[in-house]
Amino acid sequence: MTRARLDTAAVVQAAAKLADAEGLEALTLARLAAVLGVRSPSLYAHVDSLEDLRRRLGARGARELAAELGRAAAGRAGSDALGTVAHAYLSYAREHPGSYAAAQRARELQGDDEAVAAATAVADVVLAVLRGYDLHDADAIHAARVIRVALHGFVSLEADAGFAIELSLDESFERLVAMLDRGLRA
Amino acid sequence: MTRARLDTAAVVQAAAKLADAEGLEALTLARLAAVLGVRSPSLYAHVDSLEDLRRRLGARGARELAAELGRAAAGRAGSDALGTVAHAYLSYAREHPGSYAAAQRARELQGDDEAVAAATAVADVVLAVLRGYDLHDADAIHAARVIRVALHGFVSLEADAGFAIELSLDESFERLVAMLDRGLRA
DNA sequence: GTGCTAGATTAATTCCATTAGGCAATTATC
DNA sequence: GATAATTGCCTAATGGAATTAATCTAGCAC
Repeated sequence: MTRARLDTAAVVQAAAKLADAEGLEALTLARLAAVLGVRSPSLYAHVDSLEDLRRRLGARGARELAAELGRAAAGRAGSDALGTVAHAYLSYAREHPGSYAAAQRARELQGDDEAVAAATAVADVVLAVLRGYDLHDADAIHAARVIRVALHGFVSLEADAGFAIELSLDESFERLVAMLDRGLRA
Repeated sequence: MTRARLDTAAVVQAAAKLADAEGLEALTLARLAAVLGVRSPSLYAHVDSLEDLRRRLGARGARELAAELGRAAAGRAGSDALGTVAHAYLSYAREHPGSYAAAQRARELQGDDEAVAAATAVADVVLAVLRGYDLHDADAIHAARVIRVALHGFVSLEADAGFAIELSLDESFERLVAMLDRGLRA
C-alpha cells in the first residue's frame, strides 16, 4: 500500500480546501484525516494540534490575501487603486471564506512570525494605496484602519449575518468604496 | 438540598455572563452546568441543544443591543444621533463580546421569531437615524448597510484581530464615524 | 542488503454533547 | 394537611472529537 507521503504544506492545503468549502467550524482533524485517507493521529506528524493547524491556515490565508491585494494594486494609484484593491479583497474573501476567517483570528496568530509578516504585508498594500491620497503619519494609519474596517465589516456581515433586505449587495459595496474614496480626500 | 430552580431565561442569562467573560467559544454546556451547580443533562430541560442555547443567546443579545441603540437615538437627529448610536454600539460590543458575537450569527437565528424581530429593531434604529440625512428608499437601505458594516467591522477587528500599531483606537473610531457622517451627506 | 527515519498505525484517555430512564421536590388540588 | 401531577434534576450510557503513547514499516542512505 503506497503511503500518503504527506507534509505540513499538503496538510494545510487540504485544510484550506475543506475550510473554504464547508466553513472553518467544519475543519476538524477527523474530517481532514478522512479526506487525506489517513487516521487522525497521523496528522500530528505535521501539525502540533488543531489550534496549530488553524494558525497555519490563517497565516497561509493572510499570505494569499496579501499577494492578491499586491497584484491588484500594482501600477495603480488613488481611487483606481482603492477600487481595485477593495474588489480583490472581496473576491478573496468570497472565494476562500475558511482561509479568510482563519486569517482574521490574529490574536492567535501572534507567535507565528510568518503570520505576522503576512498581516503586515496586507497592511502595507493598504498604506501604499493611501499614498495617492496625500495622507501621512497618524492620518495614514487611521485611514488604513478605516479601510480595513469597512472591507472586513462588509465581508464579515455578508458571510455570517447576511443582509435581510432584498437589494443588490454589490451595489452596496460600490457605495461603500465610493464613500471611502470621498472620505479619504476630505 | 434546595433546587437550583432554573428556567430558560436564567440559563440564557448565565450563558451570556459566561460568554461575555470568556468568549463565545468557551460557552459549553458542561461549563455552564458547572457554573449553575447542575449536571449537563439537566440543561436540556431548558434548552434543546448547545446550538439552541447559542441561538437564544444571540436573540437576547440582539434585543439588548436594539434597546441600547434605541435609548441612544431617542430625541436626537442627524450627526448627533449617528454619533451617539455609534458609541452605544461600540460600548455594547465591548461590554458584552460573547452576546454580541452570538447576535451576529444571524444565519442560525433565522427560524427564531424573536431573534428576527430583534435584528429588525436594530436595523430600524439605524434607519431612523438616517431620517436626518434626507435619504430614502434604496439609498436609505444602502446607507444603513454601510453604517452597519462600518460599526461591525470596527468591533469585529478590535475583538478578534486587533490593530497592531500603537495608536489610539478611539481616535480611529471617531474618524470612522466622522467619515460616515460626511459620506451620508454627500 | 542493513539499518535509519519519517510517516503511519492501533490502542487508550479525556472531554463534550446528547439520549434514556428514573427520582424527588415543588406546586396544585381536594 | 394529605395526595397527585408536574417539573426539574440525576445517573448511566453512547458516540464523536482531540490528544498521547507505543509500535510498526516503507523507502531512502550507505
